[in-house]
Amino acid sequence: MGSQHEDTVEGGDWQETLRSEGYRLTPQRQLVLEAVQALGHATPDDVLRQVQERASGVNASTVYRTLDVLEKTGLVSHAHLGHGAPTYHPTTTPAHAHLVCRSCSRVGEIDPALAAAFGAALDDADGFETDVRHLTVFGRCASCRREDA
Amino acid sequence: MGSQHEDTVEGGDWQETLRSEGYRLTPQRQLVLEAVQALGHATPDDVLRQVQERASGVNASTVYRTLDVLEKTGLVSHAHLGHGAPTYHPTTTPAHAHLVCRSCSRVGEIDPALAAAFGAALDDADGFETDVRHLTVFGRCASCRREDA
DNA sequence: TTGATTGCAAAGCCTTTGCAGTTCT
DNA sequence: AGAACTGCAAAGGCTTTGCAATCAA
Repeated sequence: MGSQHEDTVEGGDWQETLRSEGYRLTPQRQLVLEAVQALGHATPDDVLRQVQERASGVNASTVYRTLDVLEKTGLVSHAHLGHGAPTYHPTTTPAHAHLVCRSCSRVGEIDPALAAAFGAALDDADGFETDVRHLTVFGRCASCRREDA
Repeated sequence: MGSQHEDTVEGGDWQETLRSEGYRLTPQRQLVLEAVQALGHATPDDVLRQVQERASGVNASTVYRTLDVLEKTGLVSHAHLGHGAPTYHPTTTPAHAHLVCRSCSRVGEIDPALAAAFGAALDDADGFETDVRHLTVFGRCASCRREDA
């Protein structure tokens, strides 16, 4: 199981996590991480706006670069839930994959047990280690199927 | 099972497929479709270059618009195999999902039975109909896992 | 001190759009 | 003839990059 990092990361240790991988602690990094944790599902632009409310003048490039750093250190992950920008998620919550309905655009979460079983099957078949947090399944949800033509 | 269209489309019927949905037959559409079928896995830019070799002066916008039309009519599908442009695939081959290794960037195909089982499980659990052709799983392949630290 | 990090502005990649002219039916 | 389609050029969304100034360690 697992990826390069633990499945979930404990609350207060982000400072140590960054330091241990040779990154510096900056106010911007703290703000971006807190924004992702507060928002749950956030695009870089969402993060930027959230951060601007608390501190004026954090730059968009810094948000992009910081999200990369946070992802490399396993503090956040991202997935592609639609055509536009990716969404970033805190890794403090249990790993889950996403379900996106193309008709109504609603986003759901896949039962972690189901996703894990699929990952295990891929491991058995191909020796492949799946990044569950990044996994997004597109299709049609139950309610849209009901009201179809 | 299945999506809005048949799982695979028979070779010569693309003309009828387009016409029956109210689209016109144009030389550009034929060229683009043939390019996708010849290339197997092709970005819009790949298609553009392939088409330029056979006929000068097909425009990039036309390639984008045509790929949309071909996808709406079920003649091609697309998936996201990396950070850049999507790749388009003919639907004349059996539906399969993709596997992408983040370390070596190699792309593989998932055993259709495995993908189908996952889709069936999502249908059971959530009534969700999965678009298998669009499904891409990111992670680490067996050989990269072996040579890790 | 000094290398990592930031802000800023510019460039980049991929894609979409408006519109006039052309082509399929 | 008339609606659909194409080419062209411009604009658009999202992201990356180069560089000088700044800041954490």
